[in-house]
Amino acid sequence: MSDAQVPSALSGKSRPGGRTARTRERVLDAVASLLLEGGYDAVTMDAVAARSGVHRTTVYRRWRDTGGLLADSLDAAREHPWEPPDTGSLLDDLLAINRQIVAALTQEPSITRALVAASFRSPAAAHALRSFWENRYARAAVAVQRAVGRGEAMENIDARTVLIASSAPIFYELVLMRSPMPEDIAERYARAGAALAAGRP
Amino acid sequence: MSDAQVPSALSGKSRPGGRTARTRERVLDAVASLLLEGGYDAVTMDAVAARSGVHRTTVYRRWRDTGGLLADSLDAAREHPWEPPDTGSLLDDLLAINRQIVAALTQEPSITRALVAASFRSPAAAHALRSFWENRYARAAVAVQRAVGRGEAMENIDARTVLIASSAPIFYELVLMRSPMPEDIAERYARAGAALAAGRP
DNA sequence: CCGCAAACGCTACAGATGTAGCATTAGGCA
DNA sequence: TGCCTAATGCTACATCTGTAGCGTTTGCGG
Repeated sequence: MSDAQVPSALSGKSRPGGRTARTRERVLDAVASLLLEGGYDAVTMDAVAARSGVHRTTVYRRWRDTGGLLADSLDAAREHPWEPPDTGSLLDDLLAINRQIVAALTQEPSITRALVAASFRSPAAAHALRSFWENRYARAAVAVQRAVGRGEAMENIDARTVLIASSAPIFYELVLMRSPMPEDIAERYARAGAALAAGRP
Repeated sequence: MSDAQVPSALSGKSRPGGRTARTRERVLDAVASLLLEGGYDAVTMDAVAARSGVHRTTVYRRWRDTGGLLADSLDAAREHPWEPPDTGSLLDDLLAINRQIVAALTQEPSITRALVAASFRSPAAAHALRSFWENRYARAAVAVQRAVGRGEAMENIDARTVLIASSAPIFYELVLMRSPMPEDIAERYARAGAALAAGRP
């Protein structure tokens, strides 16, 4: 997504500094405040242009659609080098990860939920969503490796499969189906991941 | 969703017959053909009105948005009384269900994928999506009950939890993240459901 | 400090969404 | 058959999306 602010790299050099940087800052500030006030529905190209003071056509040129705006916002916001928890057991590690995901999906407003909605209309948002979570799963893989070392998981288990078995139901319930959330949703499906890793069904 | 064709039930009686029924038929036919030709993006209120010969404002009045159109189309199309497979083992039952879901999500065009996209913008689509799959999970619960009877699953296991553990990763990969689909995706996560049902992690 | 062009501002246009108000048609009951 | 009104048709309007063309500002290397 980091190419969102490079409109044309056909000939000559880009100009990331000065006015260009100020424009980006003003636009992303406007996106953040609109998202906070009225949720994803409030983030329209017109509203962003009006609040930021940047012209409509400029917003369209650099970010294309609201998905591009959210994708760039996510890029700007993910400085935090996330590390998976290490509790000493796979089930508790998966549980802690699931609780973080539940928190991210139930906070108001949820950038992740907004990104998912935008991903159905914007390739940029779809790409940002996917790369963000793939990055998380790649980092979390060590939790499964540790479980293999402790003998809690089969030797040949695929870490990503375990992590998705544990967390995908959370997305399904809260994002896709908007089910009334049971209290123990994080625990409930962390067990599925742990059971899959343990093998022997 | 069956109230989509009842605009105002405040006073007097509704008129489901004659012209009203013809209008609905023409509109839903237009939705189906547009969906088939150009996918969900082709299903715009304007296009539906133009192709059906029904006026724009009438379409808006009765169905409100494209989500309402898809929801009503799904209602009209789900006459098939679905029954879960009965292979003799829980893992194979879950596998067969997952393969059906994969087929539904990868066919072109996929009404389910269109409904998911619409559900983020339309309450009617969100409701139709949820009730459709809840119905499926309720029907599929007997597969888990049979597994309990065979001793493959714990006594106190929740059937819906098992089914979602098995199938939610499919939705996650194919609908939310649009991952490149591995061949064995159906098998991979059916194991998670079966392992969860067997318990003892 | 000067010139090139990247980036932005502006206007105009086209299409889709969604609503409001009023006129017209036709279902269904007496 | 005729009345009542549900349902539809029609016009008008407002907003958001997205694109095209052209003029203006300004970053930045020489």
